Amino acid sequence: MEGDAFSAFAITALRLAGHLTAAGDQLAKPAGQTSARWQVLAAARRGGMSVAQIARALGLARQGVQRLADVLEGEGLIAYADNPQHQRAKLVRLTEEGAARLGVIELAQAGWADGLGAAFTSAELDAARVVMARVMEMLETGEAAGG
Amino acid sequence: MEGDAFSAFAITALRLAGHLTAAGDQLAKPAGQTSARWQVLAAARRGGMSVAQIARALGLARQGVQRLADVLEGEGLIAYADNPQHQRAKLVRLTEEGAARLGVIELAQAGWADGLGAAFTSAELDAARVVMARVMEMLETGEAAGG
DNA sequence: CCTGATATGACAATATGTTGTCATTATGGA
DNA sequence: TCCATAATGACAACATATTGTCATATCAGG
Repeated sequence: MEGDAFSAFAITALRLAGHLTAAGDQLAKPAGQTSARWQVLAAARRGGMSVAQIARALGLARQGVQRLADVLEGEGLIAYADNPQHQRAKLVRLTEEGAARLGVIELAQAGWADGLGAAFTSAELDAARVVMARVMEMLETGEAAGG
Repeated sequence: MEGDAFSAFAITALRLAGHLTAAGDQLAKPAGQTSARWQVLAAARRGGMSVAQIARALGLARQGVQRLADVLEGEGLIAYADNPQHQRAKLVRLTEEGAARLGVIELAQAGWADGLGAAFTSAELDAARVVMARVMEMLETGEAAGG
């Protein structure tokens, strides 16, 4: 039955995420960062987004990203710029120091992803990713929410 | 390149896990529980395992599971039983109240998984799960750890 | 029995993330 | 303009999970 297959899929996905977060922390460690900070730094590099917009892009709670962004701002890795469109919602941009740290992380990440990805075909990875994305979309739209 | 496919795969997996945890919290909410407590309750039902063994089975840090287990024990949902093989490592078992709560959760979970699983074939879900499991195995054995 | 390595639970510090609440700022309609 | 609604940041409380440290218990080898 698909329900059982789905349950097994979900359990595996949760465990995998734990491993990936740990791996990301290791990749970010040489730059004095973590997986979560890395995500915010990457969003800051894109630029033109407020904290709330970054939170939505990352699929996280606004307040959690705000706390991280405040820490990164305190460390000088990102900066808040005035937003002509909104007085309160400052735009997040990467500082030079932040860009340097992000560069270190992404260099390590590229090698890491190449090493792990070499054990798979792009088709395998893409197929798995598409299934995960479809599940996510269903969860976002609230399907089967009532159980 | 597979590295890029792998990076996209990893990012999607992390976001999916956030959604799955949130969905699990909703499923466990009527029983006054959360995703994490649910996992410990399910492990307790299997029986014959200490806290440290449960932590290894779930792929979590021993100390985190210990804290959860202590809370569940305080609420009377699990109980610590003497372990003839080890004086300190008590065995975790489910109480009647714990079993009742777990039953409520799993009833809701079964319907939820069936509803979501219906949009996929078992083959799709299994293929995605196998890729995730292979990635996990590589991460556990430390391949490409050095980046 | 003794010793060193390992396993376990206790405790603390920290990181991440959620929910809730509040005041302020935009936004859109009457 | 006025007002209701939504968006945003600030702040707090809580849940989850990791790392580190410590004392004790277990185990393997001599």
